[in-house]
Amino acid sequence: MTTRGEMWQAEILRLLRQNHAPVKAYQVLATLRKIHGKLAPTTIYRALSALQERGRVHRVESLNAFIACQSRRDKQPSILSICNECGSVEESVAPDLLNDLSNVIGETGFSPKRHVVEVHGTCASCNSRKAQA
Amino acid sequence: MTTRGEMWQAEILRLLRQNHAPVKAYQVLATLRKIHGKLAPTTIYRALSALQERGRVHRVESLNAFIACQSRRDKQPSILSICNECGSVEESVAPDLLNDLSNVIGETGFSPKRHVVEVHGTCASCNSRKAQA
DNA sequence: AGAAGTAATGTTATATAGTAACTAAATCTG
DNA sequence: CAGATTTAGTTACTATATAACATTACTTCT
Ligand SMILES: [Zn+2]
Ligand SMILES: [Zn+2]
Ligand SMILES: [Zn+2]
Ligand SMILES: [Zn+2]
Repeated sequence: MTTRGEMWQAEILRLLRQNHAPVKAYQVLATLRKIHGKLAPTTIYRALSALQERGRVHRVESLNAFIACQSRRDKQPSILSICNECGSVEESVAPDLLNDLSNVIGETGFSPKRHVVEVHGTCASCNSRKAQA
Repeated sequence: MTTRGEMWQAEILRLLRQNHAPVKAYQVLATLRKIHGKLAPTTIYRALSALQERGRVHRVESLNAFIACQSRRDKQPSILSICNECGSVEESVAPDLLNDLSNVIGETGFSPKRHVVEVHGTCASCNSRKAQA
């Protein structure tokens, strides 16, 4: 039952899951080209869009990059913590917080549809590593 | 006492303030080229970076675009509400919320340095316009 | 003031990111 | 199967951003 393009999706998802850091579209492209030869950006972007719609992959807006969804529950809007030192990204789910957020900006009559919450900083392991030195 | 580049900054800031919607770097470039002739992207990007450091301009990460800061207090981290219909952007300040956010992701030992909070949806005026129809 | 050093700006070229428009193939419908 | 429709491949292009180097303007010291 796998339609044609789902193979790209599966392969890209596997690739993203191997990295804990976000991967750029053109990195994906380069990797897949090594295996499959000629391949157009369009193919990658289409697969990435489909993966996003299915909630398997998130786009990291502040990095123009992509990461595999780490949460179990699909399509749950998520919060990304991005380490500036090692590049790792952690995904957290905090419905209450996003709710508060919706309320705050809803005060002026704005109806939220999509939340982008990304926090840059230093992750726990980089923090402790730096505490050593 | 105005160094050369500060003129670009002033001019770009004026331009951004005329638009309530975010402006792309290359739109800025095109506009300034009409007035000043030949001009390189670098010039625009350098001025935009300086403006961001000074807290006069925010980059809208999810749009690759820029907007003049609408808040009085400089450098206050801000929340952007972006209307999908009309493109307008509203800036809100909610220190408590960002504090909560820091706490949530801080639970795992992450130290936040920079917050990106952008909400896409429909603004009040677009909502009421659509309620008519 | 003049020379030498430093920092800011200008210039050229290129890297990186993303999409439009069209073609070809597969799948569906009757 | 014929024809319509959706899906994927291909080509070419547009948009976004930065690197590397050249030039100019400021600073500092003599
Ligand atoms: Zn997720
Ligand atoms: Zn880290
Ligand atoms: Zn602001
Ligand atoms: Zn609107």
